[in-house]
Amino acid sequence: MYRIDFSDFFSSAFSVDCIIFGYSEDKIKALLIKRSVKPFENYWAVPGDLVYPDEDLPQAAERVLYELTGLKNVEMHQSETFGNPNRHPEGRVITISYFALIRIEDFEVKASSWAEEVSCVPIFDIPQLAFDHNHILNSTFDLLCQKLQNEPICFDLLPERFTLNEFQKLFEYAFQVEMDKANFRKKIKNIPLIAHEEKQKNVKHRPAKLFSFNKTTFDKLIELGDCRFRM
Amino acid sequence: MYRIDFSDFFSSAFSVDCIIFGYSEDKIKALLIKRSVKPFENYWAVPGDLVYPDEDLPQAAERVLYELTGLKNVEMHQSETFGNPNRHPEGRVITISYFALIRIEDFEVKASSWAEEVSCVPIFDIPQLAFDHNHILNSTFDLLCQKLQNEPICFDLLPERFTLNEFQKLFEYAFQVEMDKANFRKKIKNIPLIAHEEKQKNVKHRPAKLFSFNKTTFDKLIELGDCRFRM
DNA sequence: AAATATAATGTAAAAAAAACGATTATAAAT
DNA sequence: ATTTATAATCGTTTTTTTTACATTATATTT
Repeated sequence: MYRIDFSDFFSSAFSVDCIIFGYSEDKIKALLIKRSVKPFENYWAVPGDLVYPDEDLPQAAERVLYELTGLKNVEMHQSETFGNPNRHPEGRVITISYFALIRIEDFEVKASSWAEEVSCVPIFDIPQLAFDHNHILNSTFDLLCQKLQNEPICFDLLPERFTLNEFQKLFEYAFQVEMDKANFRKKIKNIPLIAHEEKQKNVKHRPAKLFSFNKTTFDKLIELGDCRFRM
Repeated sequence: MYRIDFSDFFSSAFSVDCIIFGYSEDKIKALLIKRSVKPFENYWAVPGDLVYPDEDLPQAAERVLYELTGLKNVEMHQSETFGNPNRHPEGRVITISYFALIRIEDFEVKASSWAEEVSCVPIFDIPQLAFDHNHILNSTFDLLCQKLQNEPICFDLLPERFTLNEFQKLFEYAFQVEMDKANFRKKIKNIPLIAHEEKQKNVKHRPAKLFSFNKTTFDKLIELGDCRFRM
């Protein structure tokens, strides 16, 4: 992939920033890259770059993410747009942020282009980032929490087969609360899950049953208006 | 206000579009303007225009709204960003949509600049609009409905003093459902309202009591975590 | 004074959510 | 075989929320 000079984008430009959320070790994490270029050289940042003049925005987000991290085929959702005239030290850049939810262990990320390093950092342990990326990331995490409550997107973060405990811990971490196990299970009993024979492995106690989300059935219920996702 | 040539904005440009929602006659309405310029001359559209090179986005939204409709001092909230390379027939224009909620009777709107006419149209009776404005408006109305369920923004649409019936009818219209009066009042009993001595006027039956939203108390309750707005 | 129209409140049953405690099951480690 | 750690489930009580329907109150109009 060829690099393009900043001045090619006239005096103002668009960029996209990609917030990639994952869930592992009972924590929600965001993917960060370490910048090897100015400005903010050696700062951690959210992957992002300029949009080509006739590229659609979601495509741009996917391309930029791929170029910097090797991540491919992730569905991007629009988050917020940040347009403060001073947000970028070298000119006016309006950035449209996108976010994606990935199953962290299904992907292999490798830093490339001007990303020197890639890392997934727990959302409550984010260091100081380049540009206004702390602000962008925080806003987008708020949006994620909103959506976790009203849409079944938690299953995009959980492994395809998950235990009910992993499920519960995801919400406990996102909202920083503790939940009662028995009551949690009562609460989710309307969400259609497929129970598998397969069990959790490599644990030194009784292994938990594995479940997966039955999207087909869920969509049918929604269609009929018989159900509404609320956590 | 001076007009600016399209070419001043290089080959790509930002615009803002302003969705103004109001509530009157038990209906949620959106403010539309009639275009007196090409493209889409004589089409109804949402007020919107290009952003100046070093203007902040919310400011741009306020300015554009004022120039076209005379509306001033309304708080703008960001909605979605639309960036399809073909959405504007004359070049690449990425548009950031903003919305505002107004008390319709508190404002006087008057068409100016290239807006030939201004009108508030019930959200379920919107005609075909210029550009992708039907799409923008529909998405933003969806966002409004989302927010109506999770934030106390209904009070920005209702008159400062409102009857409980007006309150109820707002939700009935937004979600196109009928609600039981007694049950509605139970549901809202945790929302801090100020009951006034003043009563509804000019009705040929028992006049209803007037209420207003007690934002101060509400904010305190939220701060303490004692309450959560949900409709 | 009666009719009307809607305001405002009440009651009771049903369903859902929350708080707790207790029991049984099953894998690995000892 | 016993211990351990957690899974999975059950049950009970209390509280809260939801739902459906009924009653009383108060202004204006006739």
